[in-house]
Amino acid sequence: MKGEAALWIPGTDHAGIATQLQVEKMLRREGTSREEIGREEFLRRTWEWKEKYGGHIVRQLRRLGASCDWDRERFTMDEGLSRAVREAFVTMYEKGLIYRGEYLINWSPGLQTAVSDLEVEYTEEDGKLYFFKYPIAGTDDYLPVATTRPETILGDTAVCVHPDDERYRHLIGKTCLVPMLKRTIPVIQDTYVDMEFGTGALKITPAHDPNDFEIGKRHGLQIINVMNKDATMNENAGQYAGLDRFECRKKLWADMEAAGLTIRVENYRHQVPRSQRGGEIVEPLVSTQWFVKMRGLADAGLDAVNSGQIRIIPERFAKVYNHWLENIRDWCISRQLWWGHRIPVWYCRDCGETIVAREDPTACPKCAGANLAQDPDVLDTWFSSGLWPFSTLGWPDDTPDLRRFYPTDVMETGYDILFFWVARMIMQGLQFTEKPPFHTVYLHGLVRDEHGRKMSKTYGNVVDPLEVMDKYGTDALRFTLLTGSTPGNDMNLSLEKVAANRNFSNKIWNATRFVVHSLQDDGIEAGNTMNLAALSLADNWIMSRLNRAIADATRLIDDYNFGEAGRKLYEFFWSEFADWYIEIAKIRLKGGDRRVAATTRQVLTHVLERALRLLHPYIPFVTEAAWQHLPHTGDTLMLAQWPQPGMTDDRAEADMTMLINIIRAIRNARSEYNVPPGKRISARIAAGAKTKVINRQKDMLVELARLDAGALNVAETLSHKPDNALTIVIEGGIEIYLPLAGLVDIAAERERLQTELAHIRQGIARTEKMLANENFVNKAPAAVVDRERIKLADLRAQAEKLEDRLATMA
RNA sequence: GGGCGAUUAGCUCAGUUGGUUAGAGCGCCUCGCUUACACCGAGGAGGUCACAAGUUCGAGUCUUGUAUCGCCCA
Repeated sequence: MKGEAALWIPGTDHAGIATQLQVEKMLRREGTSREEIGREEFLRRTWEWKEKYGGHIVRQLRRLGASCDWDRERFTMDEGLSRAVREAFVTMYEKGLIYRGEYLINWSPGLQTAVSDLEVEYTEEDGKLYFFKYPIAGTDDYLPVATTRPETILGDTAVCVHPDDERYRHLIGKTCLVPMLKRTIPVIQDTYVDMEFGTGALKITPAHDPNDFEIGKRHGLQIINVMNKDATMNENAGQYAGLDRFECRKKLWADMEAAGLTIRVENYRHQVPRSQRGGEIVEPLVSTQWFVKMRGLADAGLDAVNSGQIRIIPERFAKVYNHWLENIRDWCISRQLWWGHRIPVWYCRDCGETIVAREDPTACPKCAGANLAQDPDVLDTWFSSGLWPFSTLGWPDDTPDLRRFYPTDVMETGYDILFFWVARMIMQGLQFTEKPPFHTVYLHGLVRDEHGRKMSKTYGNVVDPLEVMDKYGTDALRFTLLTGSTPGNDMNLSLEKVAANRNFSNKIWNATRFVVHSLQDDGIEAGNTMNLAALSLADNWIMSRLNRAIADATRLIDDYNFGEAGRKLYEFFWSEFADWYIEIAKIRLKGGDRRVAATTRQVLTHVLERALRLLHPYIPFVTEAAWQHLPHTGDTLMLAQWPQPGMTDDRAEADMTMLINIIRAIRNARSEYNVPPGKRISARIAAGAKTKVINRQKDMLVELARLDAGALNVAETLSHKPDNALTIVIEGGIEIYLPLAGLVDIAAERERLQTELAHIRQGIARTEKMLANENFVNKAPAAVVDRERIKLADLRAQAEKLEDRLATMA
């Protein structure tokens, strides 16, 4: 709508772990397994599954009316994107940024794969702290130790105490015996140990704990892995080999108890690492994996944001981003899965050579043997998603798309994947294109249920957007999502709100119907220029309000305040255009003056057409359908130009506000006195300087306040003020008298006026106090002080009128 | 342990750089089928802006602290 080429490429990643889990589940139901059917068949089945279910997100996106370039839809496992992955891997390997090695990683026993630090979630859970004895070799002495995972005792390669700890100092350098296994290990000292925690002595299991791994490195300790990949114990666990980790824990503890090695067990609340996907407890395990060296990449990523090349909205997330990148560890990118990009590395079975290649090799470059085996693992899904901004545009080829659209502009996503995706896109973008992949990151919050709970299938509070759209319409859901939250904050999605916004769509539709019908007798052409001189007060008012709405909405959208902009437009459309302007237009259309009616039609059409354009990004379907019924140029609202704000008219706005106030005051009085809605009443208005303005708008007053046209009298002052009349004084000191024959109870009326007067006097006192304060008068901006002065004068005028009235009633 | 966010009407939430008497939707009360719309219209009730100090002529908005809830990181 602004005439800019905006490219939104839709697509999905292959969600390696999640997808493989689903397919394996399906296979299990069929009574088979991936091992049984083999890798090739498994991949065939997974592609099949992907074709069937993988389009769900894309279908939701289409249904929402997202303006994507659907011809360019991409999938991370597509040929082109796969080539990008391979290029990226090989390039990084050649630069020494990717390495393979045996390190402690997070192992997910259920999924049978390594996962990255980010894919581990820590939950606080009730557990136990086991206190036991580490016997000192050759003595009856022992070192008391506490652990939450007794089964790891079998892999201990040292016991560590703090060098300053008086209790254990004499034991440093001694040897102790691993319970049940009787393996000898040293007692070492390290200041890492927290003397206050547990017994103050720490068992060291380098193969099964990240901190112990570090200590082990420092002290050159042996690494003894006691666990298999399926979390059963291995041969290093001696008589416990073959047991599941938790069975082993039980049995070992029972055996130790029998051997008199246990002290006690305490309840203990601690952090348990769980797999983000499978949910089972993740085991730190030493294993050979591929890693990306992160320090340099992270520094470049930090610089891109801190130098302002990339702006993160809301700003506070920049801090989160910084903190993560500053403390980042190398990224474990290999996964022991089948569904994903196979690591482009081959090993020569003859000479042991490692071959990292863009094209599948047929022979070993070193020994020329053809006995090659490709690394069985695949890459972390995010490794390929991280390339998205440029891989989707054709990289590594130098394509026209890449030249035209890269770097991209805005990355919009949920804050929950700031690290997983955004940070990695930035780092990989800088690495491979030497440019930040976008200049702005806009982070939205998460959609929760109406009470703020995370949607979950097990809890049963998931709202399916397709169902919501079926029930309330796409426009209603879109408008709710857009206006229901502020950037970066979660939103609670309530169906009542969606229903309310469905009503808004309906309002737009019906307002359009009214305008379209009004054009029928005497149509107007698109592009007709308006006779500005013929505009009435209401015309000028709504035009001015429209221009203000255009300016506000444009400014807010430019500043990424989409919600606020949408709410402003809602307000304008409903409360100003529909509630007031259309109602006034009805009077003018019926008035019998053809020229007035023609102008009114033009203004109605002009304002509505602009409003539809403004609302189109929020409510695309209804606005488009409505727009097609109006006189327009161009084929589709989607391509109509975004409106430019014109002049505002402060005077028309002020006068119209006054008239609205008069009408409201009269309606209020009618309602308070239970005047039947159909009954026309007489009114006398003392309007001072505003007399002319009001007199010109008599028709409006008569119709909207249901007055008796013949008994409406507007004058600068009233020589004779009616007795037995209701008195209302509004802003500007305008007095309204409603002689409600037989309805006015003098005593009650006096009381009402007195209450009103007291209220106004309160306002006077407050304002006088403010203006008496020299600090306020001297320090506050002149405009603010002036406003108070005007207000005070106005309040005084109102008070005076009320006092006079009360005096005559005495 | 560190960091972030939230706390505003019965419910769900807005409130831009501090500036009149703090807003919306839903719900509630009273009226009303006035030929755009009952998915509506008119009118109304309803808030100590979590609490406490501070800065300021002026604080829902800025500072500090506290409480409760939630999230992220370790």
